[in-house]
Amino acid sequence: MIKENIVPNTCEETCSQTVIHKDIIQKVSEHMSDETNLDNMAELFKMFGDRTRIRLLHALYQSEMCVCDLAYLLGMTQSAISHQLRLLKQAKLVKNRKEGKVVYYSLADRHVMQIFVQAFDHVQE
Amino acid sequence: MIKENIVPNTCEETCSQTVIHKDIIQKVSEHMSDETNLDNMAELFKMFGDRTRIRLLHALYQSEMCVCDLAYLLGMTQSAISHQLRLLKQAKLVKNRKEGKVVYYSLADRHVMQIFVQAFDHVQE
DNA sequence: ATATTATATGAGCAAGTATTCAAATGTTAA
DNA sequence: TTAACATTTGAATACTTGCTCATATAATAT
Repeated sequence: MIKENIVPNTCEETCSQTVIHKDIIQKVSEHMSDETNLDNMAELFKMFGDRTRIRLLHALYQSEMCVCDLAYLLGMTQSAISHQLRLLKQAKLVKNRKEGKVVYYSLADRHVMQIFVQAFDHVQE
Repeated sequence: MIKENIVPNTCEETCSQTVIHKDIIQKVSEHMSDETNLDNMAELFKMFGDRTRIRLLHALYQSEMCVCDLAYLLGMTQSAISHQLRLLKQAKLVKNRKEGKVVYYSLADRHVMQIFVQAFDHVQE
């Protein structure tokens, strides 16, 4: 169905890149939504794209937990966990509350976990 | 609602980590699903967690395209695009077909794009 | 055959990042 | 006050990764 677009049209002068399908590029360019949205998405996915962080999110999906319990559960140092929790908090994926010496972390937004659950379904296909 | 679990229970001998909430850890451990699923999810999200790759996926969501058109559209070298398309193909997110010298890439799986769309909604909130 | 073109690929580099280690902060207990 | 403890933080290190550059491959055209 894209057959009729194959009309070689080589070498735009404005760009070192050869362009074959001017019409498709034109059409797709129009639909290229705000690049900052895509950048924000990349940042969001970057947070999910790490073994330690995804295990943290998965654990917190079950229950609010404090730092040292998370460290024990994941078999990692408390420092490493704390660093990652900081990143997750900056990304607004988790929130925390303090009770005495202990800091409890929980998911900031159930809505975000829909993405998690959907991806979970996918990798199980 | 988790108040009654705060029963300090310090220093498991088996681990250098202090454990405060044994019962929560026990409960969460049971629900810690297969770690390989989480690893696969991290790998999947890693593919989405890059500006170039997410722009490629977004472009291919509009239309099948060849390498040089994608390079032109994103304003990047053909080599850089080709490297990233290889990663996306390894992750089974895109597929390609060859027609003469030209290689056309397209999304491998519409289902995966649900994750994309959901994240897109989220960053727009 | 030779040249041109579209794409792929390997090596190298620069930038980013996850973890460790040591030290700092803040809270509770003695 | 001092000691113990949960957590945070900064610097250093090891590892990963995205891009460039040069070259290789494969198809077409001359």
